[in-house]
Amino acid sequence: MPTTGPAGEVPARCKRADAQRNQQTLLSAAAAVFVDSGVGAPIREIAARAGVGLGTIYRHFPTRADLVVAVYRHQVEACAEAGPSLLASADSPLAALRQWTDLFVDFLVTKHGLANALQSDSSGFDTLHTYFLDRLVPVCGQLLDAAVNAGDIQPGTQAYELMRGIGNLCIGRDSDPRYDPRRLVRLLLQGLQQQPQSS
Amino acid sequence: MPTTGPAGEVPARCKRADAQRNQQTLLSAAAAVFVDSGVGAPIREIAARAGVGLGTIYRHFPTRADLVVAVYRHQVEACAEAGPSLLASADSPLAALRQWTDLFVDFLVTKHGLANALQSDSSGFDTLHTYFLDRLVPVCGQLLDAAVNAGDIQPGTQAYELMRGIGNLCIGRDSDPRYDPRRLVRLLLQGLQQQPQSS
DNA sequence: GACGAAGCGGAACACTGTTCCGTATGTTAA
DNA sequence: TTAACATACGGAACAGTGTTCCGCTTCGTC
Repeated sequence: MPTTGPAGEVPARCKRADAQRNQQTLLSAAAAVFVDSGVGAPIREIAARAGVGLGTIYRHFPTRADLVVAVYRHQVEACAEAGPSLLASADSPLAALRQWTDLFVDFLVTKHGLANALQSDSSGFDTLHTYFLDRLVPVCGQLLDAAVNAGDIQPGTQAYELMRGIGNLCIGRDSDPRYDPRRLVRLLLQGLQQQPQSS
Repeated sequence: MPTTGPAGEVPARCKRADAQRNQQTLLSAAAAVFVDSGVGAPIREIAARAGVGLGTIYRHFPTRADLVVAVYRHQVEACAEAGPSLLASADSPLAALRQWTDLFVDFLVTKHGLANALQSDSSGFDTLHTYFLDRLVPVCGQLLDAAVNAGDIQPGTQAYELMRGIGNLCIGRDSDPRYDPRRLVRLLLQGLQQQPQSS
């Protein structure tokens, strides 16, 4: 019964039953731990929660980043797919861009430390950085282009830069009332609308 | 000969001569290592460069953050003092704000990983976060208020939030041509000028 | 049931930051 | 000058990471 879901979603047949079971267990455990202790939680904590050894976790997910990607794959996909549909449904390309960034920001701020991990230059989080950007930059680019063509915003801003900027703005201790990433992202988008002023 | 420099700047007399010497050696070594390997370099590397033991480094600087603060104290002070003088010399409060953020951004991007460390939620970098913000937020607030009063920008943005936003935008691998923090900070400030648009 | 391969567990390694204490050194008083 | 003491030093040792490795177990198959 070879289901035909999106590539990479299916738990990979041709594997032993216990391996498939463990992979699922690990994903659930990781998701739970990420909620409790943030994305930066020790691998050992996830292994313990799942009731498996360290070797097991590393065989299924060669690095932390692979695990994080696997856990959030669905949500990233949803965000990517929301781009074109928002462009079709929203009042204007600019409105679509705004709504889409809201989606993206919501996603980032609800995962403790995910935005941090996305930019972290040390440890092997490169996979994470790469996956997010590869998947979402084209979507963002499409929205950006549409808004430029509609005359809603000034040209000259690259999707990659904008995405990383937004991601960076979402970094920080959760729930500090004095720092609301959403406000700053809104400001950034407003800056995009503005015609350059020399004053 | 009790010199009367700014508080905390003088290497603290009433200490043994070798202690004072070591403190200076450590500051130099740390500065050099930070340039080579970034602010996140292992303590042991700094100790080795300075030719001292680990105990010594920890007696002088109880935590990494204290060492970083000590190394960059002068530059932070300079940045803080530039605020009022720019306000006096620039063409407008907005221009002063722009020039001041340029100064701040330059400072951050030239120190590998400093912006990262500033926001890092783990390890004891709280001291760092606190020092930078305590020292610079009032200055930024003054510039912001002046710009609001002059009608240059819309009110409603807090200095703390803006500072952290700018700091966050400066996070990232150095010298990625696709990501220029300066462009995004400029956009953010442009957003500050913009009157809110409902479109 | 027996066999081989796939998978598992966790000890062990490498690398962090940090603490602690025996030893060495500067300073001061005799 | 030298004796005595407080101060400061060095680095071994501890605790907590991520990651690797290999002997043993379990699954799937014949």
